[in-house]
Amino acid sequence: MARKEAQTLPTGGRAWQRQQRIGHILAAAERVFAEAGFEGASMSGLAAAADLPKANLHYYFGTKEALYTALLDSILTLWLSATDSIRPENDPAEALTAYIRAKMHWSRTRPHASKVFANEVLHGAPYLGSYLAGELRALVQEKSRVLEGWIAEGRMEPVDPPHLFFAIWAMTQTYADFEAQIRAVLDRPELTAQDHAQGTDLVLRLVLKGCGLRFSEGKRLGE
Amino acid sequence: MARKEAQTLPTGGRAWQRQQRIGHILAAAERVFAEAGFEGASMSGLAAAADLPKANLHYYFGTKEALYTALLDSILTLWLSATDSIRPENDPAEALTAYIRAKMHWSRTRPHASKVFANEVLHGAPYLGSYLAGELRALVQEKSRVLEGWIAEGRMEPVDPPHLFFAIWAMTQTYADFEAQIRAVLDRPELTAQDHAQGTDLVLRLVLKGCGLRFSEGKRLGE
DNA sequence: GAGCAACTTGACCGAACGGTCAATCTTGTT
DNA sequence: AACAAGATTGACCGTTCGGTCAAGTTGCTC
Repeated sequence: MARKEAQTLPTGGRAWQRQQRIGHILAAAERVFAEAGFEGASMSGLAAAADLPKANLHYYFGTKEALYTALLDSILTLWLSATDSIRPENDPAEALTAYIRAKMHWSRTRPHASKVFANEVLHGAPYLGSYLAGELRALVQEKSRVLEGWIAEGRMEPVDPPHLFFAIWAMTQTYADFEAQIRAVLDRPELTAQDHAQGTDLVLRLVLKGCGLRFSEGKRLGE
Repeated sequence: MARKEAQTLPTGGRAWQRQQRIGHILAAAERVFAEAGFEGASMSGLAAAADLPKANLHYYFGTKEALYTALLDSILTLWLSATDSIRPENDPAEALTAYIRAKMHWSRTRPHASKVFANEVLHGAPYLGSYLAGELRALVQEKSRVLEGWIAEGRMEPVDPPHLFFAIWAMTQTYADFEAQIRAVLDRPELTAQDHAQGTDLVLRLVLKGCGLRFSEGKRLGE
Protein backbone atom coordinates (compact mmCIF):
# COMPACT_ATOMS: atom_id res chain seq x y z
CA MET A 1 0.00 0.00 0.00
CA ALA A 2 1.70 3.17 -1.18
CA ARG A 3 1.55 6.28 0.94
CA LYS A 4 2.18 9.61 -0.79
CA GLU A 5 2.00 12.97 0.92
CA ALA A 6 0.43 16.07 -0.55
CA GLN A 7 3.19 18.51 -1.40
CA THR A 8 2.44 22.18 -0.90
CA LEU A 9 0.02 23.23 -3.62
CA PRO A 10 -0.76 26.82 -4.68
CA THR A 11 -3.77 27.76 -2.58
CA GLY A 12 -7.03 27.98 -4.49
CA GLY A 13 -5.78 26.11 -7.54
CA ARG A 14 -7.70 23.34 -9.27
CA ALA A 15 -5.51 20.58 -7.76
CA TRP A 16 -5.61 22.27 -4.37
CA GLN A 17 -9.42 22.31 -4.36
CA ARG A 18 -9.38 18.64 -5.29
CA GLN A 19 -7.20 17.84 -2.26
CA GLN A 20 -9.52 19.89 -0.06
CA ARG A 21 -12.58 17.93 -1.23
CA ILE A 22 -10.81 14.60 -0.79
CA GLY A 23 -9.71 15.59 2.71
CA HIS A 24 -13.23 16.71 3.53
CA ILE A 25 -14.72 13.41 2.35
CA LEU A 26 -12.13 11.35 4.24
CA ALA A 27 -12.78 13.30 7.45
CA ALA A 28 -16.50 12.60 7.20
CA ALA A 29 -15.86 8.96 6.26
CA GLU A 30 -13.64 8.52 9.34
CA ARG A 31 -16.58 9.37 11.58
CA VAL A 32 -19.08 7.21 9.71
CA PHE A 33 -16.83 4.15 9.34
CA ALA A 34 -15.86 4.43 13.01
CA GLU A 35 -19.47 4.42 14.14
CA ALA A 36 -20.86 1.85 11.71
CA GLY A 37 -17.95 -0.24 10.42
CA PHE A 38 -17.28 -0.95 6.76
CA GLU A 39 -20.41 -3.01 6.09
CA GLY A 40 -22.61 -0.88 8.31
CA ALA A 41 -21.72 2.35 6.52
CA SER A 42 -23.66 3.09 3.34
CA MET A 43 -22.55 5.28 0.48
CA SER A 44 -25.65 7.43 0.94
CA GLY A 45 -24.79 7.75 4.65
CA LEU A 46 -21.21 8.68 3.83
CA ALA A 47 -22.47 11.21 1.30
CA ALA A 48 -24.88 12.73 3.81
CA ALA A 49 -22.07 13.03 6.38
CA ALA A 50 -19.92 14.85 3.84
CA ASP A 51 -22.96 16.91 2.71
CA LEU A 52 -22.38 15.91 -0.91
CA PRO A 53 -24.35 13.86 -3.44
CA LYS A 54 -23.54 10.18 -3.47
CA ALA A 55 -22.41 10.29 -7.10
CA ASN A 56 -19.80 12.86 -6.14
CA LEU A 57 -18.10 10.43 -3.78
CA HIS A 58 -18.02 7.86 -6.56
CA TYR A 59 -16.46 10.46 -8.84
CA TYR A 60 -13.53 10.92 -6.45
CA PHE A 61 -13.03 7.39 -5.16
CA GLY A 62 -14.76 5.06 -7.60
CA THR A 63 -15.95 2.47 -5.10
CA LYS A 64 -16.79 2.25 -1.41
CA GLU A 65 -13.87 -0.13 -1.00
CA ALA A 66 -11.46 2.38 -2.56
CA LEU A 67 -12.73 5.13 -0.25
CA TYR A 68 -12.25 2.83 2.72
CA THR A 69 -8.72 1.80 1.80
CA ALA A 70 -7.79 5.43 1.11
CA LEU A 71 -8.98 6.23 4.63
CA LEU A 72 -7.03 3.33 6.15
CA ASP A 73 -4.01 4.53 4.25
CA SER A 74 -4.24 8.02 5.71
CA ILE A 75 -4.64 6.58 9.21
CA LEU A 76 -1.55 4.36 8.93
CA THR A 77 0.63 7.39 8.42
CA LEU A 78 -0.22 8.51 11.94
CA TRP A 79 0.07 5.01 13.34
CA LEU A 80 3.70 4.50 12.47
CA SER A 81 5.00 7.83 13.70
CA ALA A 82 4.61 7.37 17.47
CA THR A 83 7.52 5.00 18.11
CA ASP A 84 10.14 7.61 17.30
CA SER A 85 11.22 7.97 20.91
CA ILE A 86 12.26 4.32 21.20
CA ARG A 87 15.91 4.57 20.17
CA PRO A 88 18.97 2.86 21.71
CA GLU A 89 20.59 6.07 22.92
CA ASN A 90 17.50 7.22 24.85
CA ASP A 91 16.63 6.45 28.46
CA PRO A 92 14.22 3.48 28.65
CA ALA A 93 11.85 5.09 31.13
CA GLU A 94 11.70 8.35 29.21
CA ALA A 95 11.30 6.59 25.87
CA LEU A 96 8.46 4.36 27.05
CA THR A 97 6.82 7.30 28.81
CA ALA A 98 6.93 9.39 25.67
CA TYR A 99 5.56 6.50 23.59
CA ILE A 100 2.67 5.81 25.96
CA ARG A 101 1.82 9.49 26.25
CA ALA A 102 1.82 9.80 22.47
CA LYS A 103 -0.50 6.81 22.08
CA MET A 104 -2.85 8.05 24.81
CA HIS A 105 -2.93 11.50 23.30
CA TRP A 106 -3.73 10.02 19.93
CA SER A 107 -6.59 8.00 21.44
CA ARG A 108 -8.00 11.20 22.85
CA THR A 109 -7.63 13.39 19.79
CA ARG A 110 -8.34 10.86 17.01
CA PRO A 111 -10.72 8.30 18.51
CA HIS A 112 -12.47 7.72 15.19
CA ALA A 113 -9.26 6.79 13.44
CA SER A 114 -8.50 4.31 16.20
CA LYS A 115 -11.94 2.77 15.89
CA VAL A 116 -11.66 2.36 12.14
CA PHE A 117 -8.36 0.58 12.60
CA ALA A 118 -9.74 -1.56 15.43
CA ASN A 119 -12.76 -2.56 13.38
CA GLU A 120 -10.54 -3.58 10.49
CA VAL A 121 -8.29 -5.76 12.66
CA LEU A 122 -11.22 -7.16 14.63
CA HIS A 123 -12.68 -8.58 11.44
CA GLY A 124 -9.49 -10.26 10.36
CA ALA A 125 -7.70 -7.32 8.69
CA PRO A 126 -8.91 -8.18 5.16
CA TYR A 127 -7.47 -4.96 3.73
CA LEU A 128 -4.66 -4.36 6.21
CA GLY A 129 -3.24 -7.88 6.34
CA SER A 130 -0.21 -7.15 4.20
CA TYR A 131 0.56 -3.96 6.11
CA LEU A 132 0.46 -5.78 9.44
CA ALA A 133 2.69 -8.59 8.20
CA GLY A 134 4.99 -6.11 6.43
CA GLU A 135 5.63 -2.63 7.74
CA LEU A 136 4.19 -3.09 11.23
CA ARG A 137 5.94 -6.39 11.80
CA ALA A 138 9.26 -4.87 10.65
CA LEU A 139 8.74 -1.89 12.95
CA VAL A 140 8.05 -4.12 15.94
CA GLN A 141 11.12 -6.21 15.20
CA GLU A 142 13.28 -3.10 14.99
CA LYS A 143 11.95 -1.63 18.23
CA SER A 144 12.11 -5.02 19.95
CA ARG A 145 15.84 -5.11 19.24
CA VAL A 146 16.15 -1.74 20.98
CA LEU A 147 14.39 -3.09 24.07
CA GLU A 148 16.52 -6.25 23.99
CA GLY A 149 19.59 -4.02 23.94
CA TRP A 150 18.39 -2.15 27.03
CA ILE A 151 17.69 -5.48 28.75
CA ALA A 152 21.13 -6.84 27.88
CA GLU A 153 22.70 -3.68 29.33
CA GLY A 154 20.72 -4.17 32.53
CA ARG A 155 18.82 -0.94 32.01
CA MET A 156 15.45 -2.69 32.32
CA GLU A 157 14.18 -6.07 33.46
CA PRO A 158 13.69 -8.86 30.94
CA VAL A 159 10.24 -8.60 29.37
CA ASP A 160 9.11 -10.03 26.07
CA PRO A 161 9.22 -6.96 23.79
CA PRO A 162 6.51 -7.88 21.24
CA HIS A 163 4.06 -8.80 23.98
CA LEU A 164 4.91 -5.56 25.76
CA PHE A 165 3.90 -3.69 22.61
CA PHE A 166 0.65 -5.65 22.41
CA ALA A 167 -0.08 -4.69 26.01
CA ILE A 168 0.69 -1.01 25.45
CA TRP A 169 -1.40 -0.87 22.29
CA ALA A 170 -4.30 -2.57 24.03
CA MET A 171 -4.26 -0.38 27.13
CA THR A 172 -3.90 2.92 25.29
CA GLN A 173 -6.29 2.25 22.43
CA THR A 174 -8.98 0.92 24.75
CA TYR A 175 -9.67 4.55 25.74
CA ALA A 176 -10.74 5.18 22.14
CA ASP A 177 -12.08 1.83 20.96
CA PHE A 178 -14.02 0.82 24.08
CA GLU A 179 -14.86 4.37 25.11
CA ALA A 180 -18.57 3.42 25.32
CA GLN A 181 -17.77 0.83 28.00
CA ILE A 182 -15.47 3.13 29.97
CA ARG A 183 -18.01 5.95 29.81
CA ALA A 184 -20.75 3.64 31.08
CA VAL A 185 -18.69 2.28 33.98
CA LEU A 186 -17.48 5.74 35.01
CA ASP A 187 -20.99 7.15 34.47
CA ARG A 188 -19.87 10.02 32.26
CA PRO A 189 -21.64 11.65 29.31
CA GLU A 190 -18.16 11.78 27.79
CA LEU A 191 -14.64 11.03 28.95
CA THR A 192 -12.94 14.03 30.54
CA ALA A 193 -9.36 15.19 30.35
CA GLN A 194 -8.97 13.96 33.92
CA ASP A 195 -10.20 10.48 33.02
CA HIS A 196 -7.54 10.31 30.33
CA ALA A 197 -4.91 11.64 32.73
CA GLN A 198 -5.78 8.96 35.29
CA GLY A 199 -5.69 6.32 32.57
CA THR A 200 -2.32 7.57 31.40
CA ASP A 201 -0.97 7.44 34.95
CA LEU A 202 -2.14 3.87 35.38
CA VAL A 203 -0.71 2.67 32.07
CA LEU A 204 2.60 4.36 32.85
CA ARG A 205 2.62 2.78 36.31
CA LEU A 206 1.98 -0.72 35.00
CA VAL A 207 4.49 -0.53 32.18
CA LEU A 208 7.31 1.25 34.00
CA LYS A 209 7.10 -0.79 37.21
CA GLY A 210 6.54 -3.93 35.13
CA CYS A 211 9.83 -3.23 33.37
CA GLY A 212 11.58 -2.48 36.66
CA LEU A 213 11.83 1.23 35.95
CA ARG A 214 11.11 4.07 38.36
CA PHE A 215 7.64 5.59 38.32
CA SER A 216 6.40 8.65 40.14
CA GLU A 217 2.72 9.49 39.98
CA GLY A 218 1.57 12.43 37.92
CA LYS A 219 5.08 12.99 36.63
CA ARG A 220 5.32 14.98 33.42
CA LEU A 221 8.33 15.08 31.15
CA GLY A 222 10.85 17.64 32.37
CA GLU A 223 9.76 17.65 36.02
CA MET B 1 -31.92 -7.94 29.60
CA ALA B 2 -33.08 -11.10 31.37
CA ARG B 3 -30.86 -14.14 31.52
CA LYS B 4 -32.51 -17.48 32.10
CA GLU B 5 -30.67 -20.77 32.13
CA ALA B 6 -31.92 -23.98 30.59
CA GLN B 7 -32.90 -26.31 33.38
CA THR B 8 -32.25 -30.01 32.83
CA LEU B 9 -34.72 -31.21 30.23
CA PRO B 10 -35.57 -34.86 29.46
CA THR B 11 -33.20 -35.80 26.66
CA GLY B 12 -34.83 -36.18 23.27
CA GLY B 13 -38.04 -34.43 24.27
CA ARG B 14 -39.75 -31.77 22.22
CA ALA B 15 -38.48 -28.87 24.36
CA TRP B 16 -35.04 -30.45 24.57
CA GLN B 17 -34.72 -30.57 20.78
CA ARG B 18 -35.78 -26.96 20.61
CA GLN B 19 -32.98 -25.96 23.00
CA GLN B 20 -30.53 -28.01 20.93
CA ARG B 21 -31.53 -26.19 17.74
CA ILE B 22 -31.34 -22.79 19.39
CA GLY B 23 -27.92 -23.62 20.80
CA HIS B 24 -26.76 -24.81 17.42
CA ILE B 25 -27.92 -21.62 15.71
CA LEU B 26 -26.34 -19.42 18.39
CA ALA B 27 -23.02 -21.26 18.08
CA ALA B 28 -22.98 -20.69 14.32
CA ALA B 29 -24.09 -17.08 14.76
CA GLU B 30 -21.24 -16.44 17.20
CA ARG B 31 -18.72 -17.32 14.50
CA VAL B 32 -20.44 -15.31 11.78
CA PHE B 33 -21.10 -12.18 13.86
CA ALA B 34 -17.52 -12.31 15.15
CA GLU B 35 -16.09 -12.37 11.65
CA ALA B 36 -18.49 -9.95 9.97
CA GLY B 37 -20.08 -7.81 12.68
CA PHE B 38 -23.80 -7.20 13.02
CA GLU B 39 -24.28 -5.30 9.76
CA GLY B 40 -21.81 -7.41 7.83
CA ALA B 41 -23.55 -10.66 8.69
CA SER B 42 -26.52 -11.57 6.52
CA MET B 43 -29.40 -13.84 7.48
CA SER B 44 -28.59 -16.08 4.52
CA GLY B 45 -24.96 -16.25 5.67
CA LEU B 46 -26.04 -17.07 9.20
CA ALA B 47 -28.38 -19.73 7.84
CA ALA B 48 -25.63 -21.24 5.71
CA ALA B 49 -23.29 -21.36 8.72
CA ALA B 50 -25.94 -23.19 10.71
CA ASP B 51 -26.75 -25.39 7.68
CA LEU B 52 -30.43 -24.51 7.91
CA PRO B 53 -32.84 -22.62 5.66
CA LYS B 54 -33.07 -18.92 6.32
CA ALA B 55 -36.79 -19.13 7.15
CA ASN B 56 -35.97 -21.57 9.93
CA LEU B 57 -33.85 -18.99 11.73
CA HIS B 58 -36.70 -16.51 11.48
CA TYR B 59 -39.01 -19.12 12.94
CA TYR B 60 -36.89 -19.42 16.08
CA PHE B 61 -35.75 -15.84 16.55
CA GLY B 62 -38.12 -13.65 14.55
CA THR B 63 -35.63 -11.01 13.47
CA LYS B 64 -31.88 -10.69 12.94
CA GLU B 65 -31.79 -8.20 15.79
CA ALA B 66 -33.47 -10.69 18.16
CA LEU B 67 -30.98 -13.38 17.19
CA TYR B 68 -28.14 -10.97 17.82
CA THR B 69 -29.38 -9.84 21.23
CA ALA B 70 -30.03 -13.46 22.23
CA LEU B 71 -26.40 -14.16 21.36
CA LEU B 72 -25.16 -11.15 23.33
CA ASP B 73 -27.26 -12.30 26.24
CA SER B 74 -25.68 -15.75 26.26
CA ILE B 75 -22.21 -14.19 26.10
CA LEU B 76 -22.82 -11.88 29.05
CA THR B 77 -23.40 -14.85 31.32
CA LEU B 78 -19.78 -15.85 30.82
CA TRP B 79 -18.56 -12.30 31.09
CA LEU B 80 -19.73 -11.69 34.61
CA SER B 81 -18.49 -14.94 36.11
CA ALA B 82 -14.73 -14.32 36.01
CA THR B 83 -14.42 -11.83 38.87
CA ASP B 84 -15.35 -14.38 41.55
CA SER B 85 -11.82 -14.58 42.91
CA ILE B 86 -11.77 -10.87 43.85
CA ARG B 87 -13.09 -11.03 47.41
CA PRO B 88 -11.88 -9.13 50.50
CA GLU B 89 -10.68 -12.22 52.35
CA ASN B 90 -8.46 -13.41 49.47
CA ASP B 91 -4.83 -12.54 48.88
CA PRO B 92 -4.56 -9.66 46.37
CA ALA B 93 -1.81 -11.27 44.28
CA GLU B 94 -3.60 -14.59 44.10
CA ALA B 95 -6.96 -12.99 43.36
CA LEU B 96 -5.62 -10.82 40.54
CA THR B 97 -3.62 -13.74 39.16
CA ALA B 98 -6.71 -15.96 39.09
CA TYR B 99 -8.75 -13.19 37.44
CA ILE B 100 -6.17 -12.51 34.74
CA ARG B 101 -5.67 -16.21 34.05
CA ALA B 102 -9.42 -16.66 33.75
CA LYS B 103 -9.73 -13.78 31.32
CA MET B 104 -6.78 -14.99 29.24
CA HIS B 105 -8.14 -18.51 29.16
CA TRP B 106 -11.47 -17.18 28.03
CA SER B 107 -9.80 -15.20 25.21
CA ARG B 108 -8.17 -18.40 24.07
CA THR B 109 -11.19 -20.70 24.26
CA ARG B 110 -13.98 -18.31 23.24
CA PRO B 111 -12.37 -15.76 20.89
CA HIS B 112 -15.54 -15.37 18.84
CA ALA B 113 -17.59 -14.41 21.87
CA SER B 114 -14.98 -11.79 22.76
CA LYS B 115 -15.06 -10.39 19.23
CA VAL B 116 -18.84 -10.12 19.18
CA PHE B 117 -18.72 -8.20 22.46
CA ALA B 118 -15.86 -6.01 21.22
CA ASN B 119 -17.68 -5.19 18.01
CA GLU B 120 -20.78 -4.21 19.94
CA VAL B 121 -18.89 -1.87 22.27
CA LEU B 122 -16.73 -0.50 19.45
CA HIS B 123 -19.84 0.75 17.68
CA GLY B 124 -21.22 2.49 20.72
CA ALA B 125 -22.94 -0.44 22.46
CA PRO B 126 -26.38 0.25 20.94
CA TYR B 127 -27.83 -2.97 22.37
CA LEU B 128 -25.56 -3.36 25.42
CA GLY B 129 -25.68 0.19 26.69
CA SER B 130 -28.04 -0.51 29.57
CA TYR B 131 -26.11 -3.60 30.62
CA LEU B 132 -22.84 -1.65 30.71
CA ALA B 133 -24.36 1.17 32.73
CA GLY B 134 -26.24 -1.29 34.97
CA GLU B 135 -24.85 -4.67 35.85
CA LEU B 136 -21.28 -4.14 34.69
CA ARG B 137 -20.97 -0.75 36.37
CA ALA B 138 -22.34 -2.20 39.62
CA LEU B 139 -19.90 -5.11 39.42
CA VAL B 140 -16.95 -2.80 38.88
CA GLN B 141 -18.02 -0.62 41.80
CA GLU B 142 -18.30 -3.64 44.05
CA LYS B 143 -14.91 -5.04 43.06
CA SER B 144 -13.34 -1.59 43.22
CA ARG B 145 -14.35 -1.39 46.88
CA VAL B 146 -12.53 -4.67 47.47
CA LEU B 147 -9.36 -3.27 45.90
CA GLU B 148 -9.72 -0.05 47.90
CA GLY B 149 -9.94 -2.16 51.02
CA TRP B 150 -6.72 -3.93 50.16
CA ILE B 151 -5.07 -0.59 49.47
CA ALA B 152 -6.27 0.87 52.78
CA GLU B 153 -4.84 -2.16 54.59
CA GLY B 154 -1.51 -1.63 52.84
CA ARG B 155 -1.74 -4.94 51.06
CA MET B 156 -1.22 -3.30 47.66
CA GLU B 157 -0.09 0.06 46.36
CA PRO B 158 -2.66 2.74 45.55
CA VAL B 159 -3.90 2.29 42.02
CA ASP B 160 -7.17 3.54 40.56
CA PRO B 161 -9.35 0.40 40.59
CA PRO B 162 -11.69 1.11 37.64
CA HIS B 163 -8.78 2.04 35.40
CA LEU B 164 -6.96 -1.10 36.51
CA PHE B 165 -9.95 -3.11 35.31
CA PHE B 166 -9.94 -1.26 31.99
CA ALA B 167 -6.26 -2.13 31.59
CA ILE B 168 -6.75 -5.80 32.47
CA TRP B 169 -9.72 -6.13 30.13
CA ALA B 170 -7.80 -4.46 27.32
CA MET B 171 -4.63 -6.53 27.69
CA THR B 172 -6.39 -9.88 28.02
CA GLN B 173 -9.06 -9.40 25.38
CA THR B 174 -6.56 -8.10 22.86
CA TYR B 175 -5.40 -11.69 22.37
CA ALA B 176 -8.87 -12.52 21.05
CA ASP B 177 -10.04 -9.26 19.48
CA PHE B 178 -6.80 -8.21 17.78
CA GLU B 179 -5.58 -11.73 17.15
CA ALA B 180 -5.09 -10.92 13.44
CA GLN B 181 -2.59 -8.20 14.36
CA ILE B 182 -0.73 -10.33 16.89
CA ARG B 183 -0.57 -13.24 14.46
CA ALA B 184 0.83 -10.97 11.75
CA VAL B 185 3.49 -9.44 14.00
CA LEU B 186 4.55 -12.81 15.42
CA ASP B 187 4.35 -14.36 11.93
CA ARG B 188 2.17 -17.27 12.97
CA PRO B 189 -0.56 -19.10 11.03
CA GLU B 190 -2.36 -19.14 14.35
CA LEU B 191 -1.53 -18.22 17.94
CA THR B 192 0.02 -21.09 19.88
CA ALA B 193 -0.43 -22.12 23.49
CA GLN B 194 3.03 -20.74 24.13
CA ASP B 195 2.12 -17.35 22.68
CA HIS B 196 -0.79 -17.19 25.10
CA ALA B 197 1.43 -18.33 27.97
CA GLN B 198 3.95 -15.58 27.21
CA GLY B 199 1.13 -13.06 26.98
CA THR B 200 -0.27 -14.23 30.30
CA ASP B 201 3.16 -13.92 31.92
CA LEU B 202 3.54 -10.39 30.65
CA VAL B 203 0.09 -9.25 31.75
CA LEU B 204 0.65 -10.79 35.19
CA ARG B 205 4.02 -9.09 35.43
CA LEU B 206 2.66 -5.66 34.56
CA VAL B 207 -0.36 -5.86 36.83
CA LEU B 208 1.30 -7.47 39.87
CA LYS B 209 4.41 -5.32 39.84
CA GLY B 210 2.28 -2.30 38.99
CA CYS B 211 0.29 -2.94 42.16
CA GLY B 212 3.45 -3.47 44.21
CA LEU B 213 2.86 -7.22 44.52
CA ARG B 214 5.43 -9.99 44.10
CA PHE B 215 5.71 -11.60 40.68
CA SER B 216 7.75 -14.66 39.71
CA GLU B 217 7.93 -15.63 36.08
CA GLY B 218 6.06 -18.69 34.90
CA LYS B 219 4.53 -19.14 38.32
CA ARG B 220 1.36 -21.22 38.42
CA LEU B 221 -1.13 -21.28 41.25
CA GLY B 222 0.03 -23.61 44.02
CA GLU B 223 3.76 -23.48 43.20
C1' DG C 1 -55.03 -43.57 14.45
C1' DA C 2 -57.20 -39.13 14.45
C1' DG C 3 -56.41 -34.56 15.44
C1' DC C 4 -53.67 -30.77 16.32
C1' DA C 5 -49.85 -27.95 17.44
C1' DA C 6 -45.11 -27.41 16.42
C1' DC C 7 -41.92 -27.25 12.97
C1' DT C 8 -39.91 -26.86 8.14
C1' DT C 9 -39.10 -24.58 3.84
C1' DG C 10 -39.24 -22.77 -1.19
C1' DA C 11 -41.04 -18.90 -3.16
C1' DC C 12 -41.85 -14.39 -2.87
C1' DC C 13 -41.91 -9.04 -1.46
C1' DG C 14 -40.67 -4.13 -0.88
C1' DA C 15 -36.71 -1.54 0.48
C1' DA C 16 -32.09 -0.33 0.46
C1' DC C 17 -27.76 -1.30 -1.28
C1' DG C 18 -23.42 -0.10 -4.41
C1' DG C 19 -22.69 1.54 -8.64
C1' DT C 20 -23.53 3.89 -13.51
C1' DC C 21 -24.47 7.42 -16.73
C1' DA C 22 -25.74 11.25 -19.50
C1' DA C 23 -26.88 15.97 -19.06
C1' DT C 24 -25.30 20.11 -17.07
C1' DC C 25 -22.42 23.45 -14.93
C1' DT C 26 -17.47 25.47 -13.77
C1' DT C 27 -13.07 26.77 -14.65
C1' DG C 28 -8.31 27.35 -16.49
C1' DT C 29 -6.22 28.20 -21.02
C1' DT C 30 -5.82 30.48 -25.27
C1' DA D 1 -15.08 34.84 -26.21
C1' DA D 2 -14.48 30.15 -27.28
C1' DC D 3 -13.38 25.78 -26.02
C1' DA D 4 -11.98 21.55 -23.65
C1' DA D 5 -11.26 19.22 -19.47
C1' DG D 6 -12.89 18.70 -14.91
C1' DA D 7 -16.56 18.56 -11.64
C1' DT D 8 -21.46 18.00 -10.27
C1' DT D 9 -25.71 15.57 -9.83
C1' DG D 10 -30.62 13.50 -10.41
C1' DA D 11 -32.31 9.56 -12.24
C1' DC D 12 -31.80 5.05 -12.92
C1' DC D 13 -30.25 -0.26 -12.69
C1' DG D 14 -29.46 -4.98 -11.11
C1' DT D 15 -28.57 -7.28 -6.82
C1' DT D 16 -29.04 -8.44 -2.20
C1' DC D 17 -31.03 -7.44 1.99
C1' DG D 18 -34.36 -8.69 6.10
C1' DG D 19 -38.59 -10.46 6.46
C1' DT D 20 -43.26 -12.94 5.21
C1' DC D 21 -46.28 -16.57 4.03
C1' DA D 22 -48.75 -20.55 2.78
C1' DA D 23 -48.28 -25.25 1.89
C1' DG D 24 -46.46 -29.33 3.61
C1' DT D 25 -44.27 -32.51 7.22
C1' DT D 26 -43.49 -34.25 11.74
C1' DG D 27 -44.45 -35.86 16.30
C1' DC D 28 -47.02 -35.67 20.72
C1' DT D 29 -51.66 -36.48 22.99
C1' DC D 30 -55.83 -38.75 23.78
